[in-house]
Amino acid sequence: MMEAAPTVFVVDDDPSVRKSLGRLLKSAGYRAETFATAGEFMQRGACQGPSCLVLDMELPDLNGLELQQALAGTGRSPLIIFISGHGDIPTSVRAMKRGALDFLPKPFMAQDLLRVVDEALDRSRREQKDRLELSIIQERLAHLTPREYEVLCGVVAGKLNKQIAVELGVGEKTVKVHRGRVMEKMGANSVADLVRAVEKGNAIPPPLGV
Amino acid sequence: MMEAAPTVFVVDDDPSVRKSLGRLLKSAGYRAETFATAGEFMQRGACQGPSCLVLDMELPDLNGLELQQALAGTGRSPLIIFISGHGDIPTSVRAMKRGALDFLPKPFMAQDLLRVVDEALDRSRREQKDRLELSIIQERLAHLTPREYEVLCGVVAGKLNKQIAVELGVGEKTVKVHRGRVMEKMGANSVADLVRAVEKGNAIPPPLGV
DNA sequence: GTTCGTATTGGACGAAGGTCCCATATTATT
DNA sequence: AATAATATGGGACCTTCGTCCAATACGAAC
Repeated sequence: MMEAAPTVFVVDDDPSVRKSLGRLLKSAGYRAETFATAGEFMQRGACQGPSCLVLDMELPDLNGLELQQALAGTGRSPLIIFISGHGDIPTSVRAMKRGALDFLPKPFMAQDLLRVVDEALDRSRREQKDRLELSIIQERLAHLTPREYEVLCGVVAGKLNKQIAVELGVGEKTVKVHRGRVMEKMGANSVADLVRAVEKGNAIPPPLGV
Repeated sequence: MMEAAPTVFVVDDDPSVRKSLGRLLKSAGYRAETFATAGEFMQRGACQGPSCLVLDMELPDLNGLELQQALAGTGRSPLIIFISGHGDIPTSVRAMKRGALDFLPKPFMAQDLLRVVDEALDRSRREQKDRLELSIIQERLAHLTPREYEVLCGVVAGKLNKQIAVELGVGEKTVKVHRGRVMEKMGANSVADLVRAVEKGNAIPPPLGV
Protein backbone atom coordinates (compact mmCIF):
# COMPACT_ATOMS: atom_id res chain seq x y z
CA MET A 1 0.00 0.00 0.00
CA MET A 2 1.42 3.31 -1.14
CA GLU A 3 1.52 6.17 1.32
CA ALA A 4 -0.11 9.42 0.26
CA ALA A 5 2.46 11.89 -1.04
CA PRO A 6 3.85 14.25 1.59
CA THR A 7 2.51 17.73 1.04
CA VAL A 8 4.01 21.05 2.04
CA PHE A 9 1.73 24.05 2.16
CA VAL A 10 3.21 27.47 1.76
CA VAL A 11 1.41 30.63 2.78
CA ASP A 12 3.23 33.82 1.83
CA ASP A 13 1.99 37.02 0.30
CA ASP A 14 5.11 37.50 -1.79
CA PRO A 15 4.62 35.82 -5.19
CA SER A 16 8.33 35.40 -5.74
CA VAL A 17 8.70 33.63 -2.41
CA ARG A 18 5.79 31.35 -3.25
CA LYS A 19 7.31 30.54 -6.59
CA SER A 20 10.80 29.87 -5.35
CA LEU A 21 9.67 27.86 -2.32
CA GLY A 22 7.30 25.89 -4.52
CA ARG A 23 10.14 25.05 -6.85
CA LEU A 24 12.49 24.19 -4.03
CA LEU A 25 10.03 21.88 -2.32
CA LYS A 26 9.01 20.14 -5.51
CA SER A 27 12.61 19.59 -6.46
CA ALA A 28 13.07 17.99 -3.05
CA GLY A 29 10.30 15.54 -3.94
CA TYR A 30 7.38 17.00 -2.02
CA ARG A 31 3.99 18.00 -3.24
CA ALA A 32 3.73 21.76 -2.74
CA GLU A 33 0.68 23.99 -2.60
CA THR A 34 1.02 27.72 -2.22
CA PHE A 35 -1.39 30.34 -0.92
CA ALA A 36 -1.16 34.12 -0.80
CA THR A 37 -3.37 34.69 2.24
CA ALA A 38 -4.48 33.02 5.42
CA GLY A 39 -8.04 33.00 4.12
CA GLU A 40 -7.10 31.04 1.02
CA PHE A 41 -5.39 28.42 3.10
CA MET A 42 -8.29 28.15 5.52
CA GLN A 43 -10.60 27.42 2.60
CA ARG A 44 -8.54 24.51 1.45
CA GLY A 45 -9.55 21.52 3.49
CA ALA A 46 -7.08 19.31 5.27
CA CYS A 47 -5.32 16.71 3.17
CA GLN A 48 -4.91 13.04 3.99
CA GLY A 49 -1.21 12.36 3.68
CA PRO A 50 1.51 13.72 5.92
CA SER A 51 1.83 17.46 5.61
CA CYS A 52 3.19 20.61 7.12
CA LEU A 53 2.77 24.32 6.70
CA VAL A 54 5.45 26.85 5.89
CA LEU A 55 3.89 30.05 7.07
CA ASP A 56 4.97 33.62 6.61
CA MET A 57 4.40 35.64 9.73
CA GLU A 58 3.35 38.78 7.86
CA LEU A 59 0.21 38.33 5.81
CA PRO A 60 -2.38 40.75 4.45
CA ASP A 61 -5.41 39.36 6.27
CA LEU A 62 -4.46 37.48 9.44
CA ASN A 63 -0.93 37.38 10.73
CA GLY A 64 0.80 34.08 11.21
CA LEU A 65 0.00 33.72 14.89
CA GLU A 66 -3.65 34.44 14.25
CA LEU A 67 -3.83 31.83 11.54
CA GLN A 68 -2.14 29.37 13.87
CA GLN A 69 -4.85 29.97 16.42
CA ALA A 70 -7.65 29.98 13.91
CA LEU A 71 -6.54 26.58 12.67
CA ALA A 72 -6.30 25.22 16.18
CA GLY A 73 -9.79 26.54 16.82
CA THR A 74 -11.19 24.48 13.98
CA GLY A 75 -9.44 21.34 15.13
CA ARG A 76 -6.80 21.45 12.46
CA SER A 77 -3.35 21.79 13.86
CA PRO A 78 -0.85 21.27 11.11
CA LEU A 79 2.81 21.35 11.97
CA ILE A 80 3.90 24.90 11.31
CA ILE A 81 7.25 26.24 10.29
CA PHE A 82 7.21 29.99 10.49
CA ILE A 83 9.25 32.17 8.23
CA SER A 84 9.46 35.88 8.80
CA GLY A 85 11.21 38.92 7.45
CA HIS A 86 10.51 41.24 10.34
CA GLY A 87 10.10 38.89 13.26
CA ASP A 88 11.10 39.72 16.77
CA ILE A 89 11.90 37.51 19.71
CA PRO A 90 8.53 37.75 21.49
CA THR A 91 6.75 36.76 18.31
CA SER A 92 9.00 33.79 17.70
CA VAL A 93 8.68 32.70 21.31
CA ARG A 94 4.93 32.94 21.22
CA ALA A 95 4.82 30.91 18.04
CA MET A 96 6.98 28.22 19.57
CA LYS A 97 4.96 28.14 22.77
CA ARG A 98 1.90 27.49 20.69
CA GLY A 99 3.53 24.49 19.16
CA ALA A 100 5.30 25.74 16.07
CA LEU A 101 8.07 23.48 14.94
CA ASP A 102 10.53 26.17 13.99
CA PHE A 103 10.86 29.83 13.20
CA LEU A 104 13.22 30.84 10.41
CA PRO A 105 14.09 34.49 9.89
CA LYS A 106 14.31 35.47 6.24
CA PRO A 107 16.51 35.09 4.46
CA PHE A 108 17.25 31.47 5.30
CA MET A 109 19.21 28.81 3.54
CA ALA A 110 17.27 26.36 1.44
CA GLN A 111 18.83 23.39 3.15
CA ASP A 112 17.82 24.69 6.57
CA LEU A 113 14.21 24.83 5.48
CA LEU A 114 14.38 21.41 3.87
CA ARG A 115 15.80 19.89 7.02
CA VAL A 116 13.01 21.31 9.12
CA VAL A 117 10.37 20.31 6.57
CA ASP A 118 11.70 16.81 6.59
CA GLU A 119 11.46 16.65 10.35
CA ALA A 120 7.97 18.10 10.22
CA LEU A 121 6.77 15.46 7.77
CA ASP A 122 8.30 12.72 9.88
CA ARG A 123 6.42 13.98 12.84
CA SER A 124 3.29 14.41 10.78
CA ARG A 125 3.41 10.74 9.86
CA ARG A 126 3.68 9.75 13.48
CA GLU A 127 0.89 12.07 14.51
CA GLN A 128 -1.30 10.78 11.75
CA LYS A 129 -0.77 7.24 12.90
CA ASP A 130 -1.60 8.22 16.46
CA ARG A 131 -4.68 10.13 15.39
CA LEU A 132 -5.89 7.18 13.38
CA GLU A 133 -5.55 4.86 16.34
CA LEU A 134 -7.28 7.38 18.54
CA SER A 135 -10.16 7.88 16.16
CA ILE A 136 -10.70 4.15 15.86
CA ILE A 137 -10.88 3.83 19.62
CA GLN A 138 -13.21 6.79 19.99
CA GLU A 139 -15.38 5.47 17.21
CA ARG A 140 -15.70 2.21 19.08
CA LEU A 141 -16.37 3.95 22.37
CA ALA A 142 -19.10 5.96 20.68
CA HIS A 143 -20.84 2.76 19.62
CA LEU A 144 -21.24 1.54 23.15
CA THR A 145 -24.66 1.91 24.73
CA PRO A 146 -24.81 3.97 27.93
CA ARG A 147 -25.10 0.82 29.97
CA GLU A 148 -22.18 -0.81 28.25
CA TYR A 149 -20.13 2.28 28.91
CA GLU A 150 -20.92 2.14 32.60
CA VAL A 151 -19.84 -1.46 32.71
CA LEU A 152 -16.69 -0.58 30.79
CA CYS A 153 -15.81 2.01 33.41
CA GLY A 154 -16.19 -0.57 36.13
CA VAL A 155 -14.05 -3.08 34.31
CA VAL A 156 -11.16 -0.72 33.65
CA ALA A 157 -11.40 0.39 37.25
CA GLY A 158 -10.57 -3.21 38.13
CA LYS A 159 -13.90 -3.99 39.73
CA LEU A 160 -15.44 -7.43 39.86
CA ASN A 161 -18.60 -8.16 37.92
CA LYS A 162 -20.35 -8.55 41.23
CA GLN A 163 -19.31 -5.10 42.40
CA ILE A 164 -20.32 -3.49 39.14
CA ALA A 165 -23.67 -5.23 39.36
CA VAL A 166 -24.34 -3.84 42.82
CA GLU A 167 -23.33 -0.33 41.81
CA LEU A 168 -25.58 -0.39 38.78
CA GLY A 169 -28.36 -2.10 40.66
CA VAL A 170 -28.57 -5.04 38.27
CA GLY A 171 -27.77 -8.71 38.37
CA GLU A 172 -24.24 -10.01 37.93
CA LYS A 173 -25.56 -11.90 34.96
CA THR A 174 -26.48 -8.70 33.18
CA VAL A 175 -23.05 -7.26 33.77
CA LYS A 176 -21.50 -10.30 32.16
CA VAL A 177 -23.59 -9.86 29.05
CA HIS A 178 -22.73 -6.18 28.74
CA ARG A 179 -19.11 -6.91 29.46
CA GLY A 180 -18.96 -9.45 26.71
CA ARG A 181 -20.44 -6.99 24.28
CA VAL A 182 -18.00 -4.31 25.38
CA MET A 183 -15.07 -6.60 24.69
CA GLU A 184 -16.47 -7.42 21.30
CA LYS A 185 -17.30 -3.86 20.31
CA MET A 186 -13.96 -2.55 21.49
CA GLY A 187 -12.08 -5.28 19.67
CA ALA A 188 -10.30 -6.23 22.87
CA ASN A 189 -9.12 -9.73 23.62
CA SER A 190 -8.32 -9.10 27.24
CA VAL A 191 -8.85 -6.67 30.06
CA ALA A 192 -5.30 -5.48 29.45
CA ASP A 193 -6.18 -4.48 25.90
CA LEU A 194 -9.31 -2.79 27.12
CA VAL A 195 -7.46 -0.72 29.69
CA ARG A 196 -4.89 0.40 27.14
CA ALA A 197 -7.58 1.33 24.64
CA VAL A 198 -9.50 3.39 27.17
CA GLU A 199 -6.35 5.10 28.39
CA LYS A 200 -5.50 6.09 24.85
CA GLY A 201 -9.03 7.10 24.04
CA ASN A 202 -9.21 9.44 26.98
CA ALA A 203 -5.84 11.02 26.26
CA ILE A 204 -6.98 14.47 25.33
CA PRO A 205 -4.13 16.70 24.27
CA PRO A 206 -4.17 19.59 26.74
CA PRO A 207 -4.80 22.92 25.02
CA LEU A 208 -1.73 25.12 25.11
CA GLY A 209 -2.55 28.00 27.35
CA VAL A 210 -0.36 30.58 25.64
CA MET B 1 1.64 18.34 55.42
CA MET B 2 3.30 21.53 54.27
CA GLU B 3 4.69 21.70 50.79
CA ALA B 4 8.33 22.64 50.38
CA ALA B 5 8.73 26.33 49.57
CA PRO B 6 8.85 27.09 45.86
CA THR B 7 12.35 28.12 44.86
CA VAL B 8 13.47 30.27 41.97
CA PHE B 9 17.07 30.04 40.89
CA VAL B 10 18.62 32.97 39.10
CA VAL B 11 21.78 32.69 37.08
CA ASP B 12 23.08 35.99 35.77
CA ASP B 13 26.55 37.45 35.68
CA ASP B 14 25.35 40.97 36.41
CA PRO B 15 25.32 41.54 40.19
CA SER B 16 22.71 44.27 39.93
CA VAL B 17 20.38 41.96 38.01
CA ARG B 18 20.90 39.23 40.59
CA LYS B 19 20.16 41.63 43.38
CA SER B 20 17.06 43.13 41.85
CA LEU B 21 15.63 39.82 40.68
CA GLY B 22 16.32 38.30 44.06
CA ARG B 23 14.44 41.11 45.73
CA LEU B 24 11.59 40.91 43.27
CA LEU B 25 11.17 37.18 43.66
CA LYS B 26 11.40 37.27 47.43
CA SER B 27 8.86 40.03 47.60
CA ALA B 28 6.58 37.84 45.51
CA GLY B 29 6.89 35.15 48.16
CA TYR B 30 9.37 32.78 46.57
CA ARG B 31 12.61 31.49 47.90
CA ALA B 32 15.32 32.88 45.61
CA GLU B 33 18.88 31.72 45.10
CA THR B 34 21.21 33.57 42.80
CA PHE B 35 24.34 32.46 40.96
CA ALA B 36 26.83 34.38 38.86
CA THR B 37 27.96 31.54 36.62
CA ALA B 38 26.73 28.30 35.12
CA GLY B 39 29.37 26.44 37.06
CA GLU B 40 28.14 27.76 40.39
CA PHE B 41 24.63 26.63 39.63
CA MET B 42 25.76 23.19 38.49
CA GLN B 43 27.48 22.70 41.84
CA ARG B 44 24.34 23.36 43.79
CA GLY B 45 22.37 20.15 43.91
CA ALA B 46 18.74 19.89 42.96
CA CYS B 47 16.24 20.97 45.58
CA GLN B 48 13.17 19.06 46.69
CA GLY B 49 10.34 21.53 46.36
CA PRO B 50 8.96 22.96 43.14
CA SER B 51 11.49 25.14 41.41
CA CYS B 52 12.45 26.86 38.21
CA LEU B 53 15.46 28.57 36.76
CA VAL B 54 15.69 32.12 35.47
CA LEU B 55 18.70 31.95 33.24
CA ASP B 56 20.63 34.70 31.55
CA MET B 57 21.70 33.66 28.07
CA GLU B 58 25.07 35.41 28.26
CA LEU B 59 27.31 34.00 30.94
CA PRO B 60 31.06 34.04 31.44
CA ASP B 61 31.62 30.27 31.41
CA LEU B 62 28.89 28.41 29.52
CA ASN B 63 26.19 30.22 27.66
CA GLY B 64 22.58 29.58 28.53
CA LEU B 65 21.96 26.95 25.88
CA GLU B 66 25.03 25.04 26.92
CA LEU B 67 23.97 25.04 30.53
CA GLN B 68 20.53 23.86 29.47
CA GLN B 69 22.10 20.90 27.71
CA ALA B 70 24.59 20.22 30.46
CA LEU B 71 21.75 20.00 32.96
CA ALA B 72 19.75 17.70 30.72
CA GLY B 73 22.83 15.52 30.36
CA THR B 74 23.00 14.98 34.11
CA GLY B 75 19.33 14.12 34.35
CA ARG B 76 18.33 17.44 35.83
CA SER B 77 15.94 19.34 33.67
CA PRO B 78 14.61 22.30 35.59
CA LEU B 79 12.04 24.48 33.93
CA ILE B 80 14.01 27.29 32.39
CA ILE B 81 12.99 30.86 31.74
CA PHE B 82 15.61 32.55 29.65
CA ILE B 83 16.40 36.21 29.90
CA SER B 84 18.73 37.86 27.49
CA GLY B 85 20.06 41.27 26.61
CA HIS B 86 21.48 40.42 23.21
CA GLY B 87 19.37 37.50 22.12
CA ASP B 88 18.45 36.82 18.54
CA ILE B 89 15.63 34.80 17.06
CA PRO B 90 17.58 31.61 16.30
CA THR B 91 18.83 31.50 19.86
CA SER B 92 15.39 31.97 21.31
CA VAL B 93 13.94 29.36 18.98
CA ARG B 94 16.62 26.87 19.86
CA ALA B 95 16.01 27.45 23.54
CA MET B 96 12.30 26.91 23.11
CA LYS B 97 12.78 23.78 21.02
CA ARG B 98 14.85 22.36 23.82
CA GLY B 99 12.01 22.86 26.21
CA ALA B 100 12.52 26.29 27.69
CA LEU B 101 9.35 27.74 29.11
CA ASP B 102 9.86 31.26 27.90
CA PHE B 103 12.44 33.67 26.62
CA LEU B 104 12.30 37.27 27.81
CA PRO B 105 14.45 39.91 26.18
CA LYS B 106 15.89 42.42 28.61
CA PRO B 107 14.57 44.71 29.74
CA PHE B 108 11.34 43.06 30.70
CA MET B 109 8.57 44.04 33.04
CA ALA B 110 8.64 42.55 36.49
CA GLN B 111 5.08 41.35 36.23
CA ASP B 112 5.84 39.51 33.00
CA LEU B 113 8.59 37.57 34.71
CA LEU B 114 6.45 36.86 37.74
CA ARG B 115 3.66 35.52 35.59
CA VAL B 116 6.00 33.14 33.81
CA VAL B 117 7.65 32.09 37.06
CA ASP B 118 4.27 31.33 38.51
CA GLU B 119 3.40 29.16 35.56
CA ALA B 120 6.77 27.44 35.77
CA LEU B 121 6.29 26.59 39.42
CA ASP B 122 2.82 25.26 38.72
CA ARG B 123 4.22 23.01 36.10
CA SER B 124 7.10 22.05 38.34
CA ARG B 125 4.64 20.85 40.95
CA ARG B 126 2.87 18.69 38.41
CA GLU B 127 6.10 17.29 37.07
CA GLN B 128 7.29 16.52 40.54
CA LYS B 129 4.13 14.62 41.28
CA ASP B 130 4.49 12.65 38.08
CA ARG B 131 8.13 11.89 38.75
CA LEU B 132 7.29 10.67 42.21
CA GLU B 133 4.67 8.28 40.88
CA LEU B 134 7.05 7.09 38.23
CA SER B 135 9.86 6.46 40.67
CA ILE B 136 7.56 4.47 42.94
CA ILE B 137 6.53 2.26 40.06
CA GLN B 138 10.07 1.77 38.86
CA GLU B 139 11.17 1.01 42.38
CA ARG B 140 8.55 -1.71 42.58
CA LEU B 141 9.44 -3.08 39.16
CA ALA B 142 13.06 -3.27 40.24
CA HIS B 143 12.12 -5.49 43.16
CA LEU B 144 10.60 -8.18 40.97
CA THR B 145 12.65 -11.29 40.35
CA PRO B 146 13.47 -12.03 36.70
CA ARG B 147 10.85 -14.73 36.62
CA GLU B 148 8.22 -12.51 38.13
CA TYR B 149 9.02 -9.90 35.54
CA GLU B 150 8.52 -12.39 32.73
CA VAL B 151 5.18 -13.34 34.15
CA LEU B 152 4.27 -9.69 34.51
CA CYS B 153 4.96 -9.15 30.82
CA GLY B 154 2.67 -12.00 29.92
CA VAL B 155 -0.09 -10.72 32.15
CA VAL B 156 -0.06 -7.16 30.82
CA ALA B 157 0.04 -8.61 27.30
CA GLY B 158 -3.31 -10.13 28.13
CA LYS B 159 -2.15 -13.72 28.05
CA LEU B 160 -3.72 -16.53 30.02
CA ASN B 161 -1.78 -18.20 32.80
CA LYS B 162 -1.78 -21.32 30.69
CA GLN B 163 -0.18 -19.54 27.75
CA ILE B 164 2.42 -17.89 29.92
CA ALA B 165 3.22 -21.24 31.46
CA VAL B 166 3.84 -22.82 28.07
CA GLU B 167 6.02 -19.95 26.91
CA LEU B 168 8.14 -20.09 30.03
CA GLY B 169 8.18 -23.87 30.03
CA VAL B 170 6.74 -24.20 33.51
CA GLY B 171 3.50 -25.36 35.06
CA GLU B 172 0.42 -23.18 35.17
CA LYS B 173 0.58 -23.51 38.90
CA THR B 174 3.95 -21.83 39.04
CA VAL B 175 2.71 -18.95 36.96
CA LYS B 176 -0.10 -18.42 39.42
CA VAL B 177 2.33 -18.21 42.29
CA HIS B 178 4.54 -15.69 40.52
CA ARG B 179 1.53 -13.75 39.38
CA GLY B 180 0.24 -13.46 42.90
CA ARG B 181 3.58 -12.16 44.06
CA VAL B 182 3.72 -9.68 41.20
CA MET B 183 0.35 -8.27 42.16
CA GLU B 184 1.48 -7.96 45.74
CA LYS B 185 4.85 -6.39 44.99
CA MET B 186 3.37 -3.95 42.51
CA GLY B 187 0.63 -2.95 44.90
CA ALA B 188 -1.99 -3.73 42.29
CA ASN B 189 -5.48 -4.89 43.13
CA SER B 190 -6.41 -5.84 39.61
CA VAL B 191 -4.99 -6.52 36.19
CA ALA B 192 -6.24 -3.07 35.20
CA ASP B 193 -4.09 -1.44 37.87
CA LEU B 194 -1.15 -3.53 36.80
CA VAL B 195 -1.47 -2.51 33.18
CA ARG B 196 -1.68 1.15 34.07
CA ALA B 197 1.33 0.92 36.34
CA VAL B 198 3.45 -0.78 33.71
CA GLU B 199 2.37 1.68 31.03
CA LYS B 200 3.41 4.56 33.24
CA GLY B 201 6.61 2.87 34.29
CA ASN B 202 7.70 2.38 30.71
CA ALA B 203 6.82 5.91 29.66
CA ILE B 204 10.28 7.20 28.93
CA PRO B 205 10.30 10.87 28.00
CA PRO B 206 11.72 10.99 24.49
CA PRO B 207 14.92 13.05 24.30
CA LEU B 208 14.44 16.27 22.41
CA GLY B 209 16.49 15.97 19.26
CA VAL B 210 17.23 19.64 18.79
C1' DG C 1 -47.94 -2.72 14.11
C1' DT C 2 -43.94 -4.91 13.41
C1' DT C 3 -39.20 -4.69 13.73
C1' DC C 4 -34.96 -3.26 15.83
C1' DG C 5 -31.95 -1.91 19.47
C1' DT C 6 -31.45 -1.84 24.28
C1' DA C 7 -31.70 -3.66 28.89
C1' DT C 8 -32.68 -7.13 31.69
C1' DT C 9 -32.33 -11.96 33.66
C1' DG C 10 -32.35 -17.35 34.22
C1' DG C 11 -29.95 -21.92 34.11
C1' DA C 12 -26.10 -24.49 33.17
C1' DC C 13 -21.49 -25.42 32.30
C1' DG C 14 -16.61 -25.13 31.65
C1' DA C 15 -12.54 -22.41 31.74
C1' DA C 16 -9.72 -19.45 34.23
C1' DG C 17 -8.06 -17.14 38.27
C1' DG C 18 -6.74 -17.01 43.12
C1' DT C 19 -5.38 -18.89 47.62
C1' DC C 20 -4.75 -22.02 51.26
C1' DC C 21 -0.92 -25.65 53.06
C1' DC C 22 2.80 -28.14 51.78
C1' DA C 23 7.09 -29.69 49.50
C1' DT C 24 11.59 -29.73 46.88
C1' DA C 25 15.75 -27.87 44.59
C1' DT C 26 19.06 -24.39 43.60
C1' DT C 27 21.74 -20.52 44.56
C1' DA C 28 23.63 -16.87 47.26
C1' DT C 29 24.81 -15.06 51.52
C1' DT C 30 26.50 -15.21 56.02
C1' DA D 1 26.86 -25.32 57.85
C1' DA D 2 22.89 -22.54 58.21
C1' DT D 3 19.81 -19.17 56.39
C1' DA D 4 17.41 -16.69 52.97
C1' DA D 5 15.73 -15.85 48.47
C1' DT D 6 14.26 -17.89 44.28
C1' DA D 7 11.90 -21.15 41.45
C1' DT D 8 9.24 -24.88 40.99
C1' DG D 9 5.33 -27.78 41.82
C1' DG D 10 0.89 -30.92 44.05
C1' DG D 11 -3.72 -31.00 46.00
C1' DA D 12 -7.75 -28.93 47.36
C1' DC D 13 -11.00 -25.49 47.17
C1' DC D 14 -13.60 -21.43 46.03
C1' DT D 15 -14.44 -17.47 43.20
C1' DT D 16 -14.78 -15.31 39.03
C1' DC D 17 -15.36 -15.08 34.18
C1' DG D 18 -17.27 -16.29 29.80
C1' DT D 19 -20.56 -18.31 26.92
C1' DC D 20 -24.27 -21.24 25.42
C1' DC D 21 -29.62 -21.15 24.82
C1' DA D 22 -33.66 -18.84 26.10
C1' DA D 23 -36.80 -15.33 27.64
C1' DT D 24 -39.16 -10.72 28.89
C1' DA D 25 -39.80 -5.75 28.52
C1' DC D 26 -39.51 -1.06 26.78
C1' DG D 27 -39.07 2.57 23.44
C1' DA D 28 -38.07 4.23 18.89
C1' DA D 29 -38.27 3.81 14.03
C1' DC D 30 -40.27 2.42 9.73
